[in-house]
Amino acid sequence: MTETYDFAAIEQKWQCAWEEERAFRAEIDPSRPKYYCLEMYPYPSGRIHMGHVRNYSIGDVIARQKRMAGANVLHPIGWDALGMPAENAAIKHGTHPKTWTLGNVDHMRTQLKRLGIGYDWDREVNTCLPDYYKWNQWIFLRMLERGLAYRKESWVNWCPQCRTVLANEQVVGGGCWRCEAPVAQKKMEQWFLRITAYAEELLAGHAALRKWPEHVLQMQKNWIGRSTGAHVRFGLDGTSKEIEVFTTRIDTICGATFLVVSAEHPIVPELVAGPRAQELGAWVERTVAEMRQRRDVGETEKDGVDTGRKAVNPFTGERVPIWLANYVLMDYGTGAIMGVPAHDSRDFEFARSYGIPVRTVIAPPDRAGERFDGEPAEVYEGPGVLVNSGPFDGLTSERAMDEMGKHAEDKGFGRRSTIFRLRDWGISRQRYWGTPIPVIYCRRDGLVGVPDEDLPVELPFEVKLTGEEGSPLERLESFVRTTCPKCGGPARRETDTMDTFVDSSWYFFRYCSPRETALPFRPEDAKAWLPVDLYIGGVEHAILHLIYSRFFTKVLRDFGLTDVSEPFPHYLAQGMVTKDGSAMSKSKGNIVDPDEILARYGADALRLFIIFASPPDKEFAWAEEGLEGCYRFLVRVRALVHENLDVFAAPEAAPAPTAGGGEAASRVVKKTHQTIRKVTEDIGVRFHLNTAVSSIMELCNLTRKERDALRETPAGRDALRLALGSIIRLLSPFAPHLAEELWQRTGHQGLLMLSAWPAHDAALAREETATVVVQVNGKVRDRFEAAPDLPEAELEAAALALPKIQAALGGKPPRKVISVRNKLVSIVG
RNA sequence: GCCCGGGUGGCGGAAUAGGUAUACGCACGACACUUAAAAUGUCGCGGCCGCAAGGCCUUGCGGGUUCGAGUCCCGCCCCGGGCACCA
Repeated sequence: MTETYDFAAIEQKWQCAWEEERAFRAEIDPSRPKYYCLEMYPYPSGRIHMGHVRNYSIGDVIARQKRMAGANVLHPIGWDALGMPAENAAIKHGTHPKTWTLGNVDHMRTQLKRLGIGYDWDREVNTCLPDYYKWNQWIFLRMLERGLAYRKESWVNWCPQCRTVLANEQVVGGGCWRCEAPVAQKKMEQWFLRITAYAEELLAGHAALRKWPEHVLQMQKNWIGRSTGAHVRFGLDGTSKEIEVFTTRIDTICGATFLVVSAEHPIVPELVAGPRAQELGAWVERTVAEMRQRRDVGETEKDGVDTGRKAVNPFTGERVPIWLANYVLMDYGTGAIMGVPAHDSRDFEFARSYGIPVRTVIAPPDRAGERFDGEPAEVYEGPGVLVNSGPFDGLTSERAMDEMGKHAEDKGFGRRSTIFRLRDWGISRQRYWGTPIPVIYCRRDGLVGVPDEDLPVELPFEVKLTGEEGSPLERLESFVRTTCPKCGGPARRETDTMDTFVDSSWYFFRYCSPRETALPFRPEDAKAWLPVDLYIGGVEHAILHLIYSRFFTKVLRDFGLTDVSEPFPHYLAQGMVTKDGSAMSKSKGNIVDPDEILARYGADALRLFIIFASPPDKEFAWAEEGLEGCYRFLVRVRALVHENLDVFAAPEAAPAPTAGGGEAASRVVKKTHQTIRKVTEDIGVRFHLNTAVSSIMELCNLTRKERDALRETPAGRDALRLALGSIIRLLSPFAPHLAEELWQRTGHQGLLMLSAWPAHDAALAREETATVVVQVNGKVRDRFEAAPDLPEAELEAAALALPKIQAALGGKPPRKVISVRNKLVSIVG
């Protein structure tokens, strides 16, 4: 068994001391630079897991270091407390969601405190309390006034057995995640937020997000999915009607040999009317059902029917058949496409299976000038030069897109346009444990927003949650029945609640003014703290939460509440915590409970280990032995300080050690200053927390090795004091409790966490010699010590004089020599 | 299929601007202390050859650029993630 120390007593002692002094409280102070360090707030599921420990340890290291380095740090925490798990727990165990949630919050708060994470608890926010969700409602109403919130009928996933709406994530393999019944599609009135109004800006804003991981920006970019192209209207032959298509390749339009209309397109009834109505209608009915089923499943075999109707290509006047098919989506573009089989692989596949003609209209650049009369053997999707396109022949694809777009505009049958894949955000949930949407329906006045003075619309506590019915609020007459704010007549409340992503889209503003009662937050507080300087959290939120938050910030800016457009200029995507090759999860049974580790090794060792074992943005594989090593390291540091407490008896004013105190002393002084420099940079600039810990370990190793020699001279004892004092301070963001204890034991007054971060002295950190490597023909043959910054010519001379180098050259003169100061001499023989 | 990451000892990982590959930690081995074990300490620890000095090889694979490549370029392989009929 490893030697031990009473970490439990030490940790408790300092957690109390910090709390008593409210040492983590943040107040606006214009005299210091602010630093807003934020970790994604947790869902209060019951217990802290290792992912939380990692997330909050990373944030705490940075927040503590910034604070010691002189920043005015805001480091808050709260609870993402609304949502399905509480409701499911209620159904399962019969506890009220509120009771369950608040109990979990209490427990998890205690756990976070036991980890020594330094939060400003005065700013704690809990989204399930009316003083928070009131402002969800307020923001919603402002959006409603501006047309950013609206209601429309849309398809939702519906579990017929549970009789409730399911989010897309709750549909597993086409079935309900709870009862496995096949999920149906149902058309319902739903509330939407008009995020698409900000699509362009959300994309353009990426330019300001230089400190985001590239792959996260890429994911968001794909999600937003901007496409430029053109809308073009084809005539419906024999009528005055038109079918509009969207295309990104208007340059290929003369190769359109058919048109495809989505089975869900509103024009379908007209297209199928006629002698074949029964046959076509049956196909449509079956296909629509299938398309809804596989909405989240992916690609399936292409299937279609020829309607017998024709469309007129406005560019050529050509009449082409109109098909219905299962591969054209209704909710992207116009729900109809032109089929250009020669230059689109999906159209090609479709045309091949139905014998539709394929006509080349783009010559690949390497085949310019050839004739393209017959059917091509394969599809060509790249750009090229137009052929078989009448007056547009000879244009490059790029020019043709422009000119044909203009042509369509001039003739009035189309326009150049940009569309997005991003959809408006459906926020309606037919659930209890969420923010009630503050809207009233009156027979006379229609849809009426709840007046601000009536906010919050509180969630009623008394409610039956059985899981068997639809929306629990809908069945609660006392909630539903109300009066119209306009006419005073009888009216009904909206019973949908909001998606919980609404709560998390602006909570970082609320931390700035957590008890504000007139607005969601005070603009001057937001001005003082935002943007968030560093946002840390799991990459699983790369798309939804991080886009919604960016959207909300822009909306709040347009409300005039903030002048910030991007809430998180720096996002650190934390890697997963895994064990035995997969993410820790209940179903895998590979969970390590932080409480258990805390009891055996203490918070400092756990924090140190989780930081040390891998860089923050990479996956972290749990391995108990490594934890043991970090614990031993702490024990060694403590022992080293305790054995040398006498060197701290020197007056505080003792001269700072300089070079010239003997071999050991100058080595240790130099290493100390180098370590301070490296740790400061690793935490504050590079965010490589694991290497910061390594370098502290190195300093500790050297100090231990030299301690006997150091103790023998006054200069040595000064060096020892410097090294130990620095180790304590450098360690304090990582292992704050032990560091505080040692700080006190070495005779310091006040809290270490509020004292100054050490500064390095560049002159003392400087190496007196540089190791110069000598390569011959690319291979290292020898090395020597040289004075720093020795000029290249002298390095060259010294290198060539080395016996091993002489031998390697075999007496012949070098053909070429390259020297780099302080680094190497490279000789070509 | 498309778009991102990533591949370095037995393991987690380091190498910040193309310049000493394998820092730090774990595991392992030898030794010291011990009646013994644990703990602790000291030393060793990429592979191959060699008594040694030393030599050769080594960052997924194959090429290339360069005095010099883990790092840059081209082509593959494997692993992880995201999107997935987006016209």
